[in-house]
Amino acid sequence: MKYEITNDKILIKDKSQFNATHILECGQIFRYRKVDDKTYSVISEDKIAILKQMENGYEIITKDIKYFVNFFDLDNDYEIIKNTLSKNSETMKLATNFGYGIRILNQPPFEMIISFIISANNNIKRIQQLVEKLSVKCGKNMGEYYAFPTIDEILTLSIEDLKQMGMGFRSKYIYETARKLKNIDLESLRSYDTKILLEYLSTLSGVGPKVADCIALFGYHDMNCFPVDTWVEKIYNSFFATQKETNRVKIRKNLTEMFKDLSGYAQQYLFYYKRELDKNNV
DNA sequence: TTCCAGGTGCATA
DNA sequence: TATGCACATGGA
Repeated sequence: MKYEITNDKILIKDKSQFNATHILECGQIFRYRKVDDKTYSVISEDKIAILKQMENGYEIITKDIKYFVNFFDLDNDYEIIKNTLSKNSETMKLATNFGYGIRILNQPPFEMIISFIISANNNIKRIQQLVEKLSVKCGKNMGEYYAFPTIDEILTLSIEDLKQMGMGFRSKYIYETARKLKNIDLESLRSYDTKILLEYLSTLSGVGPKVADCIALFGYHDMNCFPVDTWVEKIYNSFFATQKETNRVKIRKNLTEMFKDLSGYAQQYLFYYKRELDKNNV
């Protein structure tokens, strides 16, 4: 996708490949805020970007240009991806048209691990609140916002602290996983292939097949992953199944066979499409 | 009041 | 290998 860089801004003039609402509200990120009709703020680790909708595109205002170019996956061409996916199924064609400006973000693995442990059996609004609470509780105060906590900062919390914040039964998982990751270089996992990566992630407390898929997809940009949650199960049974299927292992197998190394993209278009449809009670 | 939310861990057969 | 249940919390 074409974009221009100035001192403190990234200029995007391609509306079909970048839509802040679709990118941020499709469920892949929890730390963002709608400032007004045309403005969002986005926090990742200790960095912030302001997204402003302009007449013919977007401005991304930030001190960390290079970080957010990678974060928003700007060097990737989503037209090719959408076209390829659309050839696969009529539902995908509708979903990619609906969520046209979605991009899969490159987010920090540790932030994804903790955030998606919190996501288990939880709803998106509450996940956002809990991630924010965790950041305020022990993340670095950056002035106008709080950074997502580092491993060491989370290690200062007890299980009891986490319970008091409302983490519920996930408190123990967060506690145990932070301890296990203390001496692990999460960046070194980037060279792993999908199967090995998912196997390793699944050894973490509170990380099962679905959360491992989310971490691999959003934290390691591994597009072979297809997280199957309650929404994907719904859309699979609405549009892809010949008979009702509740086995998520089988659903994942069928969908990854259909979408192959574009599975991660497909999942996000479908997830957003189904959730918005249901929101509008269609 | 009951059901549900981007599920996981554990016991049981 | 597969199934069933408990697990915190809050909104609808």
